[in-house]
Amino acid sequence: MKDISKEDYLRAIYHLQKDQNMAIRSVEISKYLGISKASVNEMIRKLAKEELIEYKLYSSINLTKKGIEEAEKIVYKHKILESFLSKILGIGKNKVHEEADKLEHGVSKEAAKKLDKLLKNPKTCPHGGKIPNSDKKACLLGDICVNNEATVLFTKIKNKQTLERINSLGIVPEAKIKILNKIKKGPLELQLGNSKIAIGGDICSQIYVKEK
Amino acid sequence: MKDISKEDYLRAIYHLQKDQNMAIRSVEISKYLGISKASVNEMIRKLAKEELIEYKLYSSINLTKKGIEEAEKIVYKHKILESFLSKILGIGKNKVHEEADKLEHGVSKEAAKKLDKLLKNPKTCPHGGKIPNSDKKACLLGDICVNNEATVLFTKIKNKQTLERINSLGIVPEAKIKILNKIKKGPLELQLGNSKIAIGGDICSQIYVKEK
DNA sequence: TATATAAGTTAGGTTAGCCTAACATTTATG
DNA sequence: CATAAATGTTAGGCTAACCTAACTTATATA
Repeated sequence: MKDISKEDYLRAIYHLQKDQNMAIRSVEISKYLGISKASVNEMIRKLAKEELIEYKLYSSINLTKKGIEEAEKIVYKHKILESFLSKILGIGKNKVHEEADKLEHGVSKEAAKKLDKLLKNPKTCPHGGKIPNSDKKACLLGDICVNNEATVLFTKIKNKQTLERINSLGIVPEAKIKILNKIKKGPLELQLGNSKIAIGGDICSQIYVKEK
Repeated sequence: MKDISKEDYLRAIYHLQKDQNMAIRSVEISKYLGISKASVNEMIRKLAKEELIEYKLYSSINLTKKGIEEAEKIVYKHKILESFLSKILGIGKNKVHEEADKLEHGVSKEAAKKLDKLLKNPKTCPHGGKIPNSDKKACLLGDICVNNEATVLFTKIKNKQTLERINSLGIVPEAKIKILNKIKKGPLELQLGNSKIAIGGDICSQIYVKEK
């Protein structure tokens, strides 16, 4: 019953980072959770110490692989609970978020899996959001081997211009990609829908994906 | 997410008081919850300040009517959750207590009622304990009118000899009674099973019951 | 009934998570 | 490109719940 706050922060960061497809600012967490900048700063340091987020003084924040894993566990529980509360208990969609918020910290992995089964493994929550598969681990785009397929999670890009370029290429959350070619120290070639695109190696290490 | 501890204390006190059918000692709460005597003492004062328990320095402790009400809300949620986890999710009976413990603080009254309905209004939890009807209010035996029936909740007797006398008369939790006669400032006459018994007015104000 | 043991209290401390206010740094804009 | 606005940090404080150790009161028993 101790890590309630940490879980809330991780879920908030996950949501914000996916929403913006880039590294986020601490003030956004502050606004999202309704907690003062100072308190957020404090928690950010704790999360960084546990290597759940990447953080440097006065800089932006993003989840590490470990952080994504932890965050997805909570997001998974949260969305399964929302689905349960809505579909099985018949609680109004406007209320399920708040209630899931309180329950997500207490529900065990086992219970969440059973609820998932009871719901017949839904893909989305009542609000339409994807329910993450918290068993599959996130990795960087650069880690995927040639010919393999993956789904974009979100990037950890800091610069807005860079992000715009990436977004305009279609490298956005949920995008399906296939690695076509990898040149050592050179760009990475990939298939995205019907088009082939090339991305610099430096950018590849700023894009989180999940292997198919 | 603030009153988790208070809820745990209330449920503990309810359980202990019902189990022993008398006012309880602070050291028992300490052992039951695995919390130091000093911390229990601190919380006891807070609960007393909120009039959830009756408490005097160096003396025994028992729930007030208000405290019983609050405690039963938690006990109700706890037991409904245990039933749900066991019967619907199929989680082992040895695990459901711990899990319900974590969930009970977050679950809303509305959700608990819906779970209750889903379970077809069970009377007992997986461990056999009665699920309290948290809608019906507790009162003192002396408050019940002649000819009315009630169920004994537990007493708030402090003295062991007195308790033994009362227990031997059959005034124990779950006992069904009917008030036969009430004499002003005199004893109260009641039916208990096949026997009629008389109880002094002073003791009547130390027995909590629920009117039928 | 005196006294050892059990129970309850007090004092003083810790930690997590929150706060405001003041200050520092970064970013955006005239 | 200077400076205003936004963002981030630091200092200092608060509260709820916990703790240990020392002390007081109540209870049980020789």
